[in-house]
Amino acid sequence: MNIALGATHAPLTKLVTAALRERILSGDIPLGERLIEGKLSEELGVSRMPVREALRELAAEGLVTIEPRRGASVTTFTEEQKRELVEVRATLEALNAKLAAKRHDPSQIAELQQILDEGAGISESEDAIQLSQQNFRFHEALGNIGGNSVLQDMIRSLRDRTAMLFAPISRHRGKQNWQEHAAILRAVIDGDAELAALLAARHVYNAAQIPQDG
Amino acid sequence: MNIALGATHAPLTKLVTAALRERILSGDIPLGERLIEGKLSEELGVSRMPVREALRELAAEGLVTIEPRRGASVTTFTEEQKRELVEVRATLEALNAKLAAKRHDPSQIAELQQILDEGAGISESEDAIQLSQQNFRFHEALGNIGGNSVLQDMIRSLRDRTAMLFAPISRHRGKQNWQEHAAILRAVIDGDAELAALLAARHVYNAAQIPQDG
DNA sequence: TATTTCGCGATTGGATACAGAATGCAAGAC
DNA sequence: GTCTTGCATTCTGTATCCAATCGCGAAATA
Repeated sequence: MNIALGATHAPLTKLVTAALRERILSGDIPLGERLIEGKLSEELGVSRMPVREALRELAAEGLVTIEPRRGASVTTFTEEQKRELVEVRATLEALNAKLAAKRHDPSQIAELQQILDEGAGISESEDAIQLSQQNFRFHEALGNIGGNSVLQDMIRSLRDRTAMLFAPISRHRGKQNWQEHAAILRAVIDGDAELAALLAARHVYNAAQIPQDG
Repeated sequence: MNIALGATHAPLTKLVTAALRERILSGDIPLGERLIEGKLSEELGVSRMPVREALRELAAEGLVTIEPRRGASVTTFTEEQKRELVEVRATLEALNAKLAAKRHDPSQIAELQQILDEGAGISESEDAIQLSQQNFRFHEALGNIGGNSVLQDMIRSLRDRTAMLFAPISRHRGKQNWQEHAAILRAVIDGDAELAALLAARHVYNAAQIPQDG
């Protein structure tokens, strides 16, 4: 029974995974909510099997927590775990920014510049959805410049988790957010690896409104 | 039908995952080998379902690659990807070492010291299996001292992947390996965060025999 | 009234069944 | 002799089915 999508060529599991991820990240399904296979499968019009695999996939990404024989729920984090997430993400974003500054690829930088300009515009309006999408694009493009795909995958996973935690905050700092992006981009353009790294790390801490450790 | 194991209380999927991981990391299943659900399930005496989930799990860890409608195989890495793995792992091990040096917990350090002593002994004999197990213990204990569980999970995943790639190398540098461990431990004991980080990163590069980038 | 036990419904874990896609091989055309 | 085409086989993707377990509430007992 097809969802409303182009029938048989994209594995159903992938679609379900994407749908659930979307719903979790957007806050449509709240933190801690139980995710019952049967309910979800009925809701999406597929069998339990793709739902099952989607939940495992999301569990691997850390968005969902599965307890054996008890089922899945949207992951909740303790304050301690939030700090941990931010700490790791800051470190990896710093590494990526450093790499980006070193590689310094003009055409990719041009693309990033364009995303930045668009984002600066959007950050005036307070369209939360559009802003978060543009934010995603910026970080994704920066990851491309860094050019380490392993790193990018890990950062993406961390970004998802932090995004779902700090979404409420990020709404209130659209402008500062894009000013920080601009500063990072400048450092990358200048090939100033150390500065880029520093700014990227600080950017992560700021977005989480967590004081950078001492 | 049960594998030869304690019946019904540990989720089968977990057992299968562990079995496959073991086989891959030990090199029993070679890089690039196709992993056919039916074959494996028959071989292990379980249905395809736990095997399927195990493969997805391992794919999430990066040990296995799944192509839609083509199936799973043991991940192979290009030289470029190997460099990327090492680069990220070095950065995260450095972070963890830094945290460990800062936290500096005496009782945990005592445990690590003991593992180190045992390892130094074992490194004389060239029992590859025992050595790699002890190596695992050392890094795991160091991760505990660092105290960031998110970080530790990511490092573990990276460690698995690098271990499977560089196993041939590591056999020939048992002693140097443990000397480096000793140096890291000393820096942690001294609370010298910067040095610990530096040594940990260098240790990763050395284990991979990849020149630390410039 | 508080507490323990039992049983039932809800839910997950695992097996089996079936349909559709990919691959390899063989037969035929050029 | 080589390339193409079509068929048979193999394998994955999804659905359905059965068994085992968990949680909760009701009932029984102290």
